[in-house]
Amino acid sequence: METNGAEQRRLLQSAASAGCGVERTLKVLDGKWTTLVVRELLSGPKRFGELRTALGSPSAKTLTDRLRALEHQRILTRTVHAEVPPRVVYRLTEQGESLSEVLYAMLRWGEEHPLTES
Amino acid sequence: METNGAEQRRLLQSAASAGCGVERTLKVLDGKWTTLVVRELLSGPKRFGELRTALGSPSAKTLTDRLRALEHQRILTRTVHAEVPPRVVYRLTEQGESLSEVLYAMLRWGEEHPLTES
DNA sequence: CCCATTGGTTTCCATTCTGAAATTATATTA
DNA sequence: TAATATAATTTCAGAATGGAAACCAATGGG
Repeated sequence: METNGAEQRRLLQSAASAGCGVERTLKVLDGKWTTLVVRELLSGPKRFGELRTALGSPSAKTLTDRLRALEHQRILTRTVHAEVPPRVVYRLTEQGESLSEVLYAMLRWGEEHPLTES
Repeated sequence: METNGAEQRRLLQSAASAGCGVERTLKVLDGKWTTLVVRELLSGPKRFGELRTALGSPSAKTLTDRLRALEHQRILTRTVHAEVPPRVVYRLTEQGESLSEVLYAMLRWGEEHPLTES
């Protein structure tokens, strides 16, 4: 059974201010690039360099920071292949993949509401 | 007709990296407190002071900044009642209310995935 | 006349964030 | 013996962010 709009509204209204699910999700997706990293990985595992290019070149430091944080939160896994030069592959966990629900809601909203600023 | 999971995946994968809907949404919900302001207003219009209290007291400056930004983006309206002391009410626009889809996805994900860290 | 109240604004400062650049490690290739 | 390629890590500097504190406006009440 699908949750309808009125029900969604009710659930959101009763969400405790502190520590509600919304805040938990915000914490996971926190920081520049983080959400976009997840979006990129939804189309399949990617190497460090591939991610960097796809995102429009965040600094290596920043991307590393984000990947490490997502790894700690079990959103993705990091696999080092013992080759030379090294190949490191990032892949979403099941938990990470489930974020597609959130990302898809964002995609839809963004497309249905183009810029309305001045 | 409901979009199914496989279809969602496909749409997310084909989202152009730059300027896709996801990024548009991220831009609107950018900054500390912003998403939570929207969540609070989903339960109805609120005064400045009510928001401040409900959110756990962000600084007046920060809250003002966020409210102004959301107003510019037509997510909410600001109504000043000519009383003394002044009463200022913030209310979501139709566009703002439609963000409930995104917030609800976040709420669900957050509740279904409690902390898994260390 | 002074105070209280609400919703700010302004100034300033500390922290955080981000990026650029230099450095590292290692096996293969020229 | 370099040079090369990948994925970092480290250091450092500048930018962006957020918060604290002080100040302001307008009017009703004591």
